[in-house]
Amino acid sequence: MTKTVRRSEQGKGARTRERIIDAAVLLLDADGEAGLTFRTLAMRLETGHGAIQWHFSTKGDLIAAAADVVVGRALTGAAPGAGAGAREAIRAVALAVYDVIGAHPWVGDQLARPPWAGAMLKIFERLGRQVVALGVPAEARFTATSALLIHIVGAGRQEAINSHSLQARTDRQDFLDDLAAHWGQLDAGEYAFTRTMADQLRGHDDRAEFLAGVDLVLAGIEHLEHAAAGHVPRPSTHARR
Amino acid sequence: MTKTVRRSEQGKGARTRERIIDAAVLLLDADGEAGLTFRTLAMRLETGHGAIQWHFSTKGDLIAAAADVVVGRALTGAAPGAGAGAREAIRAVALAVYDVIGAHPWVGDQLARPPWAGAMLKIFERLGRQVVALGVPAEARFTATSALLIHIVGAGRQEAINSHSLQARTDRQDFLDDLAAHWGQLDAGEYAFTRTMADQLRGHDDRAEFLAGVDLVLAGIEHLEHAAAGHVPRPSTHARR
DNA sequence: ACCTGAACACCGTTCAAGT
DNA sequence: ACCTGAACACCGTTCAAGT
Repeated sequence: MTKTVRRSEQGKGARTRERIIDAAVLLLDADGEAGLTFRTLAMRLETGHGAIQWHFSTKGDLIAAAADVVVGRALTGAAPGAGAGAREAIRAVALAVYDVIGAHPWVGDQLARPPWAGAMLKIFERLGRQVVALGVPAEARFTATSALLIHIVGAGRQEAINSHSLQARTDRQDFLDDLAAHWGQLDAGEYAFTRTMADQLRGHDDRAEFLAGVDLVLAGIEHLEHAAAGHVPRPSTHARR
Repeated sequence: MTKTVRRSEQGKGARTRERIIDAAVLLLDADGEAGLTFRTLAMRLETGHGAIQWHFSTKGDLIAAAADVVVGRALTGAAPGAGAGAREAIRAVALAVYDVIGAHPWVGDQLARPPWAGAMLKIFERLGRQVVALGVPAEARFTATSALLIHIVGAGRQEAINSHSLQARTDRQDFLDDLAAHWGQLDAGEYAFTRTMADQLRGHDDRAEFLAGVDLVLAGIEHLEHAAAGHVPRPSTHARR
Protein backbone atom coordinates (compact mmCIF):
# COMPACT_ATOMS: atom_id res chain seq x y z
CA MET A 1 0.00 0.00 0.00
CA THR A 2 2.59 2.55 1.05
CA LYS A 3 5.17 0.70 -0.98
CA THR A 4 4.90 3.35 -3.62
CA VAL A 5 6.65 5.94 -1.49
CA ARG A 6 10.15 5.04 -2.54
CA ARG A 7 11.92 8.30 -2.09
CA SER A 8 12.24 10.99 0.53
CA GLU A 9 9.49 13.56 0.73
CA GLN A 10 11.95 16.35 -0.10
CA GLY A 11 13.61 17.32 -3.35
CA LYS A 12 12.53 17.10 -6.91
CA GLY A 13 10.93 13.69 -6.46
CA ALA A 14 8.23 15.02 -4.17
CA ARG A 15 7.40 17.77 -6.59
CA THR A 16 7.15 15.29 -9.44
CA ARG A 17 4.84 13.17 -7.34
CA GLU A 18 2.65 16.16 -6.65
CA ARG A 19 2.55 17.14 -10.29
CA ILE A 20 1.54 13.63 -11.25
CA ILE A 21 -1.26 13.61 -8.73
CA ASP A 22 -2.52 17.01 -9.78
CA ALA A 23 -2.61 15.99 -13.42
CA ALA A 24 -4.27 12.70 -12.51
CA VAL A 25 -7.01 14.54 -10.63
CA LEU A 26 -7.77 16.61 -13.71
CA LEU A 27 -8.09 13.51 -15.86
CA LEU A 28 -10.20 11.72 -13.27
CA ASP A 29 -12.52 14.68 -12.89
CA ALA A 30 -12.97 14.91 -16.64
CA ASP A 31 -13.64 11.28 -17.50
CA GLY A 32 -13.61 9.15 -14.40
CA GLU A 33 -11.30 6.22 -13.82
CA ALA A 34 -11.48 5.25 -17.47
CA GLY A 35 -10.15 8.67 -18.37
CA LEU A 36 -6.99 8.18 -16.36
CA THR A 37 -4.36 6.40 -18.38
CA PHE A 38 -0.65 6.17 -17.87
CA ARG A 39 -0.20 7.07 -21.49
CA THR A 40 -2.39 10.17 -21.59
CA LEU A 41 -1.00 11.24 -18.26
CA ALA A 42 2.51 10.89 -19.65
CA MET A 43 1.56 13.00 -22.65
CA ARG A 44 0.19 15.75 -20.45
CA LEU A 45 3.35 15.76 -18.40
CA GLU A 46 5.54 15.44 -21.48
CA THR A 47 7.30 12.36 -20.31
CA GLY A 48 7.21 8.60 -20.78
CA HIS A 49 4.62 6.49 -19.04
CA GLY A 50 7.40 4.49 -17.44
CA ALA A 51 8.41 7.56 -15.47
CA ILE A 52 4.99 7.76 -13.89
CA GLN A 53 4.97 4.09 -13.16
CA TRP A 54 8.17 4.46 -11.24
CA HIS A 55 6.35 6.69 -8.77
CA PHE A 56 3.09 4.75 -8.77
CA SER A 57 3.65 1.17 -9.70
CA THR A 58 -0.05 0.58 -10.23
CA LYS A 59 -3.00 2.54 -11.47
CA GLY A 60 -4.80 1.71 -8.25
CA ASP A 61 -1.99 3.20 -6.21
CA LEU A 62 -2.21 6.40 -8.16
CA ILE A 63 -5.96 6.74 -7.72
CA ALA A 64 -5.69 5.99 -4.02
CA ALA A 65 -3.00 8.64 -3.60
CA ALA A 66 -5.07 11.15 -5.55
CA ALA A 67 -8.12 10.47 -3.39
CA ASP A 68 -6.12 10.86 -0.19
CA VAL A 69 -4.84 14.25 -1.31
CA VAL A 70 -8.25 15.52 -2.37
CA VAL A 71 -10.03 14.32 0.75
CA GLY A 72 -7.23 15.60 2.95
CA ARG A 73 -7.69 19.08 1.54
CA ALA A 74 -11.46 18.93 1.98
CA LEU A 75 -11.17 17.90 5.62
CA THR A 76 -8.66 20.62 6.34
CA GLY A 77 -11.12 23.10 4.88
CA ALA A 78 -13.82 21.84 7.22
CA ALA A 79 -12.00 22.69 10.43
CA PRO A 80 -14.43 22.61 13.35
CA GLY A 81 -15.56 26.09 14.28
CA ALA A 82 -14.11 27.10 17.64
CA GLY A 83 -17.27 27.17 19.68
CA ALA A 84 -19.35 24.83 17.53
CA GLY A 85 -21.09 21.89 19.09
CA ALA A 86 -20.51 18.24 18.24
CA ARG A 87 -23.57 18.03 16.03
CA GLU A 88 -22.45 21.04 14.03
CA ALA A 89 -18.97 19.59 13.71
CA ILE A 90 -20.39 16.32 12.41
CA ARG A 91 -22.55 18.17 9.91
CA ALA A 92 -19.52 20.15 8.76
CA VAL A 93 -17.48 17.00 8.16
CA ALA A 94 -20.44 15.37 6.47
CA LEU A 95 -20.92 18.29 4.10
CA ALA A 96 -17.22 18.47 3.34
CA VAL A 97 -17.16 14.80 2.35
CA TYR A 98 -20.43 15.12 0.47
CA ASP A 99 -19.15 18.07 -1.50
CA VAL A 100 -15.78 16.58 -2.27
CA ILE A 101 -17.46 13.49 -3.69
CA GLY A 102 -19.83 15.69 -5.65
CA ALA A 103 -16.91 17.59 -7.13
CA HIS A 104 -14.81 14.46 -7.73
CA PRO A 105 -17.15 11.51 -8.21
CA TRP A 106 -14.32 8.99 -8.47
CA VAL A 107 -13.43 9.80 -4.86
CA GLY A 108 -16.65 8.14 -3.78
CA ASP A 109 -15.69 4.88 -5.43
CA GLN A 110 -12.23 5.07 -3.96
CA LEU A 111 -13.49 5.70 -0.42
CA ALA A 112 -15.64 2.61 -0.61
CA ARG A 113 -12.72 0.44 -1.69
CA PRO A 114 -10.58 -2.12 0.09
CA PRO A 115 -8.42 -1.18 2.97
CA TRP A 116 -9.90 1.19 5.44
CA ALA A 117 -6.87 3.39 5.32
CA GLY A 118 -5.82 6.85 4.31
CA ALA A 119 -8.74 9.12 3.64
CA MET A 120 -11.36 6.78 5.06
CA LEU A 121 -9.53 6.50 8.34
CA LYS A 122 -9.18 10.26 8.59
CA ILE A 123 -12.92 10.71 8.21
CA PHE A 124 -13.61 7.95 10.73
CA GLU A 125 -11.35 9.70 13.23
CA ARG A 126 -12.97 13.07 12.71
CA LEU A 127 -16.44 11.65 13.16
CA GLY A 128 -15.47 9.47 16.09
CA ARG A 129 -14.17 12.37 18.13
CA GLN A 130 -17.46 14.16 17.76
CA VAL A 131 -19.36 11.01 18.63
CA VAL A 132 -17.43 10.95 21.89
CA ALA A 133 -18.17 14.64 22.39
CA LEU A 134 -21.83 13.83 21.83
CA GLY A 135 -21.72 11.72 24.96
CA VAL A 136 -22.27 8.36 23.31
CA PRO A 137 -21.26 5.57 25.70
CA ALA A 138 -18.14 3.59 24.85
CA GLU A 139 -19.91 0.40 23.75
CA ALA A 140 -21.98 2.24 21.16
CA ARG A 141 -19.27 4.42 19.66
CA PHE A 142 -18.09 2.02 17.03
CA THR A 143 -21.57 1.37 15.72
CA ALA A 144 -22.48 5.04 15.82
CA THR A 145 -19.37 6.22 14.03
CA SER A 146 -19.62 3.48 11.43
CA ALA A 147 -23.25 4.34 10.79
CA LEU A 148 -22.37 7.98 10.21
CA LEU A 149 -19.48 7.10 7.93
CA ILE A 150 -21.52 4.65 5.90
CA HIS A 151 -24.34 7.08 5.48
CA ILE A 152 -22.17 10.01 4.50
CA VAL A 153 -20.15 8.09 1.94
CA GLY A 154 -23.17 6.20 0.65
CA ALA A 155 -25.29 9.29 0.21
CA GLY A 156 -22.36 11.14 -1.32
CA ARG A 157 -21.86 8.45 -3.89
CA GLN A 158 -25.53 8.47 -4.75
CA GLU A 159 -25.41 12.19 -5.30
CA ALA A 160 -22.30 11.86 -7.42
CA ILE A 161 -24.17 9.41 -9.60
CA ASN A 162 -27.09 11.78 -9.97
CA SER A 163 -24.92 14.73 -10.91
CA HIS A 164 -23.01 12.54 -13.32
CA SER A 165 -26.11 11.29 -15.09
CA LEU A 166 -27.08 14.90 -15.06
CA GLN A 167 -23.91 16.11 -16.70
CA ALA A 168 -25.22 15.32 -20.16
CA ARG A 169 -28.59 16.92 -19.42
CA THR A 170 -29.33 20.51 -20.12
CA ASP A 171 -31.14 21.09 -16.92
CA ARG A 172 -31.15 19.48 -13.54
CA GLN A 173 -34.89 19.81 -13.21
CA ASP A 174 -35.41 18.10 -16.56
CA PHE A 175 -33.51 15.14 -15.21
CA LEU A 176 -35.55 14.94 -12.05
CA ASP A 177 -38.76 15.46 -13.98
CA ASP A 178 -37.96 12.61 -16.32
CA LEU A 179 -36.99 10.29 -13.50
CA ALA A 180 -40.07 11.25 -11.52
CA ALA A 181 -42.24 10.68 -14.58
CA HIS A 182 -40.72 7.25 -14.93
CA TRP A 183 -41.49 6.47 -11.30
CA GLY A 184 -45.01 7.68 -11.74
CA GLN A 185 -45.55 5.26 -14.60
CA LEU A 186 -44.27 2.18 -12.81
CA ASP A 187 -46.58 -0.76 -12.38
CA ALA A 188 -49.16 0.15 -9.75
CA GLY A 189 -49.10 -3.28 -8.17
CA GLU A 190 -45.41 -4.04 -8.17
CA TYR A 191 -44.22 -0.55 -7.36
CA ALA A 192 -47.07 0.82 -5.33
CA PHE A 193 -44.81 2.64 -2.90
CA THR A 194 -42.22 3.97 -5.33
CA ARG A 195 -44.98 5.52 -7.45
CA THR A 196 -46.13 7.62 -4.54
CA MET A 197 -42.62 8.96 -4.16
CA ALA A 198 -42.53 10.47 -7.65
CA ASP A 199 -43.56 13.94 -6.48
CA GLN A 200 -41.18 13.82 -3.57
CA LEU A 201 -38.40 12.97 -5.99
CA ARG A 202 -39.31 15.76 -8.38
CA GLY A 203 -39.17 18.45 -5.76
CA HIS A 204 -36.26 17.23 -3.74
CA ASP A 205 -33.14 19.18 -2.89
CA ASP A 206 -30.07 16.96 -2.82
CA ARG A 207 -28.24 18.87 -0.19
CA ALA A 208 -31.19 19.33 2.13
CA GLU A 209 -32.07 15.68 1.67
CA PHE A 210 -28.54 14.72 2.57
CA LEU A 211 -28.59 16.78 5.74
CA ALA A 212 -31.95 15.33 6.68
CA GLY A 213 -30.42 11.87 6.35
CA VAL A 214 -27.50 12.82 8.56
CA ASP A 215 -29.91 14.19 11.12
CA LEU A 216 -31.86 10.96 10.97
CA VAL A 217 -28.74 8.98 11.79
CA LEU A 218 -27.89 11.45 14.55
CA ALA A 219 -31.36 10.96 15.96
CA GLY A 220 -30.78 7.24 15.92
CA ILE A 221 -27.50 7.67 17.75
CA GLU A 222 -29.16 9.71 20.45
CA HIS A 223 -31.87 7.13 20.80
CA LEU A 224 -29.23 4.41 21.07
CA GLU A 225 -27.77 6.32 23.99
CA HIS A 226 -30.87 5.52 25.94
CA ALA A 227 -31.35 2.02 24.61
CA ALA A 228 -27.73 0.94 24.92
CA ALA A 229 -27.94 0.61 28.67
CA GLY A 230 -30.73 -1.88 28.15
CA HIS A 231 -30.51 -4.63 25.61
CA VAL A 232 -28.45 -5.15 22.50
CA PRO A 233 -30.99 -5.93 19.79
CA ARG A 234 -29.79 -9.10 18.11
CA PRO A 235 -32.75 -11.28 17.19
CA SER A 236 -31.74 -14.91 17.16
CA THR A 237 -34.54 -15.78 14.79
CA HIS A 238 -32.34 -14.95 11.83
CA ALA A 239 -30.29 -17.69 10.26
CA ARG A 240 -26.55 -17.45 10.69
CA ARG A 241 -24.35 -17.75 7.69
CA MET B 1 -30.71 0.25 -20.58
CA THR B 2 -33.30 -2.29 -21.61
CA LYS B 3 -32.14 -1.97 -25.18
CA THR B 4 -30.37 -5.29 -24.78
CA VAL B 5 -33.61 -7.23 -24.68
CA ARG B 6 -33.90 -7.67 -28.40
CA ARG B 7 -35.81 -10.88 -28.58
CA SER B 8 -38.89 -12.41 -27.05
CA GLU B 9 -38.58 -13.91 -23.61
CA GLN B 10 -39.56 -17.31 -24.98
CA GLY B 11 -37.67 -19.80 -27.06
CA LYS B 12 -34.04 -20.66 -27.31
CA GLY B 13 -32.95 -17.05 -27.04
CA ALA B 14 -34.17 -16.72 -23.48
CA ARG B 15 -32.42 -19.89 -22.45
CA THR B 16 -29.19 -18.69 -24.01
CA ARG B 17 -29.53 -15.44 -22.15
CA GLU B 18 -29.97 -17.29 -18.90
CA ARG B 19 -26.99 -19.51 -19.56
CA ILE B 20 -24.82 -16.48 -20.29
CA ILE B 21 -25.88 -14.81 -17.06
CA ASP B 22 -25.29 -17.93 -14.99
CA ALA B 23 -21.81 -18.36 -16.43
CA ALA B 24 -21.10 -14.67 -15.92
CA VAL B 25 -22.07 -14.91 -12.26
CA LEU B 26 -19.57 -17.72 -11.76
CA LEU B 27 -16.77 -15.68 -13.30
CA LEU B 28 -17.74 -12.58 -11.34
CA ASP B 29 -17.84 -14.51 -8.09
CA ALA B 30 -14.44 -16.00 -8.75
CA ASP B 31 -12.49 -12.92 -9.78
CA GLY B 32 -14.70 -9.86 -9.67
CA GLU B 33 -15.41 -7.61 -12.60
CA ALA B 34 -11.91 -8.07 -13.94
CA GLY B 35 -12.52 -11.80 -14.07
CA LEU B 36 -15.45 -11.39 -16.40
CA THR B 37 -14.34 -11.21 -20.00
CA PHE B 38 -16.27 -11.74 -23.18
CA ARG B 39 -13.50 -14.02 -24.36
CA THR B 40 -13.27 -16.28 -21.31
CA LEU B 41 -17.04 -16.33 -21.10
CA ALA B 42 -17.20 -17.43 -24.74
CA MET B 43 -14.70 -20.19 -24.04
CA ARG B 44 -16.74 -21.47 -21.13
CA LEU B 45 -19.85 -21.53 -23.27
CA GLU B 46 -17.96 -22.91 -26.25
CA THR B 47 -18.99 -20.18 -28.58
CA GLY B 48 -17.60 -16.97 -30.05
CA HIS B 49 -17.50 -13.78 -28.04
CA GLY B 50 -19.55 -12.09 -30.71
CA ALA B 51 -22.45 -14.34 -29.84
CA ILE B 52 -22.47 -13.07 -26.29
CA GLN B 53 -22.19 -9.52 -27.42
CA TRP B 54 -25.28 -9.93 -29.49
CA HIS B 55 -27.26 -10.56 -26.31
CA PHE B 56 -25.44 -8.02 -24.20
CA SER B 57 -23.96 -5.29 -26.28
CA THR B 58 -21.82 -4.04 -23.45
CA LYS B 59 -19.98 -5.51 -20.51
CA GLY B 60 -21.85 -3.12 -18.26
CA ASP B 61 -25.17 -4.39 -19.53
CA LEU B 62 -24.18 -7.93 -18.74
CA ILE B 63 -23.09 -7.13 -15.21
CA ALA B 64 -26.26 -5.14 -14.60
CA ALA B 65 -28.40 -8.02 -15.81
CA ALA B 66 -26.48 -10.47 -13.66
CA ALA B 67 -26.93 -8.29 -10.59
CA ASP B 68 -30.66 -7.93 -11.22
CA VAL B 69 -31.05 -11.70 -11.41
CA VAL B 70 -29.03 -12.39 -8.28
CA VAL B 71 -30.73 -9.69 -6.22
CA GLY B 72 -34.13 -10.73 -7.50
CA ARG B 73 -33.60 -14.25 -6.23
CA ALA B 74 -32.37 -13.01 -2.87
CA LEU B 75 -35.42 -10.80 -2.40
CA THR B 76 -37.77 -13.58 -3.34
CA GLY B 77 -36.10 -15.73 -0.71
CA ALA B 78 -36.69 -13.05 1.88
CA ALA B 79 -40.46 -13.03 1.59
CA PRO B 80 -41.99 -11.27 4.59
CA GLY B 81 -43.26 -13.72 7.16
CA ALA B 82 -47.02 -13.68 7.25
CA GLY B 83 -47.55 -12.21 10.68
CA ALA B 84 -44.21 -10.45 11.01
CA GLY B 85 -44.08 -6.80 11.92
CA ALA B 86 -42.69 -4.03 9.78
CA ARG B 87 -39.43 -3.89 11.70
CA GLU B 88 -38.88 -7.59 11.24
CA ALA B 89 -39.68 -7.31 7.55
CA ILE B 90 -37.15 -4.52 7.17
CA ARG B 91 -34.53 -6.57 8.98
CA ALA B 92 -35.28 -9.52 6.71
CA VAL B 93 -34.79 -7.46 3.56
CA ALA B 94 -31.68 -5.90 5.04
CA LEU B 95 -30.15 -9.27 5.83
CA ALA B 96 -31.05 -10.63 2.41
CA VAL B 97 -29.29 -7.76 0.69
CA TYR B 98 -26.37 -7.92 3.10
CA ASP B 99 -25.92 -11.61 2.49
CA VAL B 100 -26.26 -11.42 -1.26
CA ILE B 101 -23.56 -8.76 -1.38
CA GLY B 102 -21.40 -10.87 0.91
CA ALA B 103 -21.80 -13.86 -1.39
CA HIS B 104 -21.36 -11.81 -4.57
CA PRO B 105 -19.24 -8.76 -3.76
CA TRP B 106 -19.54 -7.32 -7.28
CA VAL B 107 -23.28 -6.92 -6.65
CA GLY B 108 -22.46 -4.23 -4.12
CA ASP B 109 -20.61 -2.19 -6.70
CA GLN B 110 -23.38 -2.67 -9.19
CA LEU B 111 -26.11 -1.58 -6.77
CA ALA B 112 -24.27 1.64 -6.11
CA ARG B 113 -24.00 2.45 -9.79
CA PRO B 114 -25.78 4.88 -12.10
CA PRO B 115 -29.43 4.58 -12.77
CA TRP B 116 -31.59 3.76 -9.82
CA ALA B 117 -33.29 0.97 -11.66
CA GLY B 118 -33.72 -2.77 -11.59
CA ALA B 119 -32.48 -4.32 -8.39
CA MET B 120 -32.06 -1.03 -6.54
CA LEU B 121 -35.62 -0.02 -7.25
CA LYS B 122 -36.92 -3.36 -6.06
CA ILE B 123 -35.16 -2.97 -2.74
CA PHE B 124 -36.39 0.60 -2.42
CA GLU B 125 -39.94 -0.59 -2.98
CA ARG B 126 -39.69 -3.38 -0.43
CA LEU B 127 -38.27 -1.08 2.21
CA GLY B 128 -40.68 1.73 1.43
CA ARG B 129 -43.73 -0.42 1.99
CA GLN B 130 -42.50 -1.33 5.43
CA VAL B 131 -41.69 2.29 6.18
CA VAL B 132 -45.33 3.07 5.47
CA ALA B 133 -46.38 0.16 7.67
CA LEU B 134 -44.17 1.59 10.38
CA GLY B 135 -46.44 4.62 10.46
CA VAL B 136 -43.91 7.14 9.16
CA PRO B 137 -45.74 10.27 7.97
CA ALA B 138 -45.78 10.93 4.24
CA GLU B 139 -43.30 13.80 4.24
CA ALA B 140 -40.64 11.72 5.96
CA ARG B 141 -40.99 8.52 3.95
CA PHE B 142 -38.57 9.39 1.20
CA THR B 143 -35.81 10.35 3.61
CA ALA B 144 -36.46 7.35 5.81
CA THR B 145 -36.47 4.82 2.98
CA SER B 146 -33.39 6.37 1.39
CA ALA B 147 -31.54 6.27 4.68
CA LEU B 148 -32.32 2.58 5.09
CA LEU B 149 -31.29 1.80 1.55
CA ILE B 150 -28.05 3.74 1.78
CA HIS B 151 -27.14 2.11 5.04
CA ILE B 152 -27.90 -1.41 3.92
CA VAL B 153 -26.02 -1.15 0.67
CA GLY B 154 -23.17 0.82 2.20
CA ALA B 155 -22.68 -1.59 5.08
CA GLY B 156 -23.01 -4.54 2.75
CA ARG B 157 -20.29 -3.21 0.50
CA GLN B 158 -18.02 -2.61 3.45
CA GLU B 159 -18.54 -6.16 4.58
CA ALA B 160 -17.89 -7.47 1.08
CA ILE B 161 -14.58 -5.65 1.14
CA ASN B 162 -13.64 -7.16 4.46
CA SER B 163 -14.44 -10.67 3.39
CA HIS B 164 -12.59 -10.10 0.15
CA SER B 165 -9.41 -8.90 1.84
CA LEU B 166 -9.98 -11.87 4.05
CA GLN B 167 -10.17 -14.34 1.21
CA ALA B 168 -6.40 -14.63 0.99
CA ARG B 169 -6.06 -14.94 4.76
CA THR B 170 -6.07 -18.24 6.55
CA ASP B 171 -8.25 -17.09 9.32
CA ARG B 172 -10.80 -14.39 9.75
CA GLN B 173 -9.62 -13.63 13.25
CA ASP B 174 -6.05 -13.22 12.03
CA PHE B 175 -7.27 -10.56 9.70
CA LEU B 176 -9.14 -8.67 12.38
CA ASP B 177 -6.24 -9.08 14.78
CA ASP B 178 -3.81 -7.60 12.31
CA LEU B 179 -6.10 -4.72 11.47
CA ALA B 180 -6.78 -4.07 15.14
CA ALA B 181 -3.06 -4.18 15.87
CA HIS B 182 -2.53 -1.60 13.15
CA TRP B 183 -5.19 0.65 14.65
CA GLY B 184 -3.63 0.27 18.05
CA GLN B 185 -0.31 1.51 16.73
CA LEU B 186 -1.63 4.62 15.02
CA ASP B 187 -0.30 7.97 16.07
CA ALA B 188 -1.77 8.80 19.47
CA GLY B 189 -2.29 12.45 18.62
CA GLU B 190 -3.63 12.20 15.12
CA TYR B 191 -5.73 9.10 15.63
CA ALA B 192 -6.68 9.34 19.28
CA PHE B 193 -10.20 8.07 18.72
CA THR B 194 -9.48 5.32 16.21
CA ARG B 195 -6.87 3.84 18.53
CA THR B 196 -9.46 3.33 21.22
CA MET B 197 -11.59 1.40 18.75
CA ALA B 198 -8.96 -1.28 18.16
CA ASP B 199 -10.41 -3.68 20.73
CA GLN B 200 -13.93 -3.10 19.49
CA LEU B 201 -12.74 -3.93 16.00
CA ARG B 202 -10.99 -7.10 17.09
CA GLY B 203 -14.00 -8.56 18.80
CA HIS B 204 -16.68 -7.41 16.41
CA ASP B 205 -19.20 -9.62 14.68
CA ASP B 206 -19.98 -8.36 11.18
CA ARG B 207 -23.51 -9.56 11.10
CA ALA B 208 -24.44 -8.37 14.58
CA GLU B 209 -22.75 -5.06 13.85
CA PHE B 210 -24.77 -4.74 10.68
CA LEU B 211 -28.04 -5.38 12.47
CA ALA B 212 -27.09 -2.89 15.15
CA GLY B 213 -26.57 -0.32 12.41
CA VAL B 214 -29.96 -1.07 10.89
CA ASP B 215 -31.55 -0.72 14.31
CA LEU B 216 -29.80 2.59 14.74
CA VAL B 217 -31.31 3.89 11.53
CA LEU B 218 -34.70 2.52 12.55
CA ALA B 219 -34.37 4.33 15.85
CA GLY B 220 -33.63 7.49 13.91
CA ILE B 221 -36.71 6.98 11.78
CA GLU B 222 -38.90 6.62 14.82
CA HIS B 223 -37.45 9.73 16.31
CA LEU B 224 -38.06 11.58 13.04
CA GLU B 225 -41.72 10.63 13.34
CA HIS B 226 -41.94 12.91 16.33
CA ALA B 227 -39.67 15.61 15.00
CA ALA B 228 -41.11 15.72 11.48
CA ALA B 229 -44.23 17.53 12.59
CA GLY B 230 -42.01 20.32 13.86
CA HIS B 231 -39.22 21.78 11.80
CA VAL B 232 -37.21 20.57 8.86
CA PRO B 233 -33.60 20.88 9.98
CA ARG B 234 -31.79 22.82 7.29
CA PRO B 235 -29.20 25.12 8.90
CA SER B 236 -28.67 28.15 6.72
CA THR B 237 -25.20 28.66 8.17
CA HIS B 238 -23.76 26.23 5.68
CA ALA B 239 -22.51 27.56 2.38
CA ARG B 240 -24.49 26.59 -0.69
CA ARG B 241 -22.67 25.15 -3.64
C1' DA C 1 -32.98 -13.89 -35.46
C1' DC C 2 -28.79 -15.41 -34.11
C1' DC C 3 -23.93 -16.45 -34.45
C1' DT C 4 -18.81 -16.25 -36.26
C1' DG C 5 -14.29 -14.41 -36.14
C1' DA C 6 -11.16 -11.02 -37.89
C1' DA C 7 -9.71 -6.38 -37.12
C1' DC C 8 -9.20 -2.02 -34.53
C1' DA C 9 -7.73 0.81 -31.11
C1' DC C 10 -6.69 0.72 -27.13
C1' DC C 11 -5.11 -0.92 -22.16
C1' DG C 12 -1.80 -1.99 -17.61
C1' DT C 13 2.36 -4.00 -16.57
C1' DT C 14 7.13 -5.60 -17.10
C1' DC C 15 11.73 -4.72 -17.88
C1' DA C 16 16.35 -4.10 -20.04
C1' DA C 17 18.70 -0.11 -20.83
C1' DG C 18 20.11 4.36 -20.08
C1' DT C 19 21.58 8.80 -17.15
C1' DA D 1 17.56 7.69 -7.86
C1' DC D 2 15.02 8.50 -11.67
C1' DC D 3 13.56 8.05 -16.42
C1' DT D 4 12.98 5.91 -21.37
C1' DG D 5 10.54 3.17 -24.59
C1' DA D 6 9.93 -1.30 -26.58
C1' DA D 7 7.48 -5.49 -25.88
C1' DC D 8 3.91 -8.53 -23.89
C1' DA D 9 -0.42 -10.13 -23.06
C1' DC D 10 -4.30 -8.80 -22.79
C1' DC D 11 -8.88 -5.90 -23.26
C1' DG D 12 -13.98 -4.08 -25.16
C1' DT D 13 -16.11 -2.93 -29.25
C1' DT D 14 -17.22 -2.89 -34.17
C1' DC D 15 -18.65 -5.13 -38.12
C1' DA D 16 -18.84 -7.69 -42.56
C1' DA D 17 -20.14 -12.14 -43.36
C1' DG D 18 -22.51 -16.16 -42.72
C1' DT D 19 -26.80 -19.40 -41.38
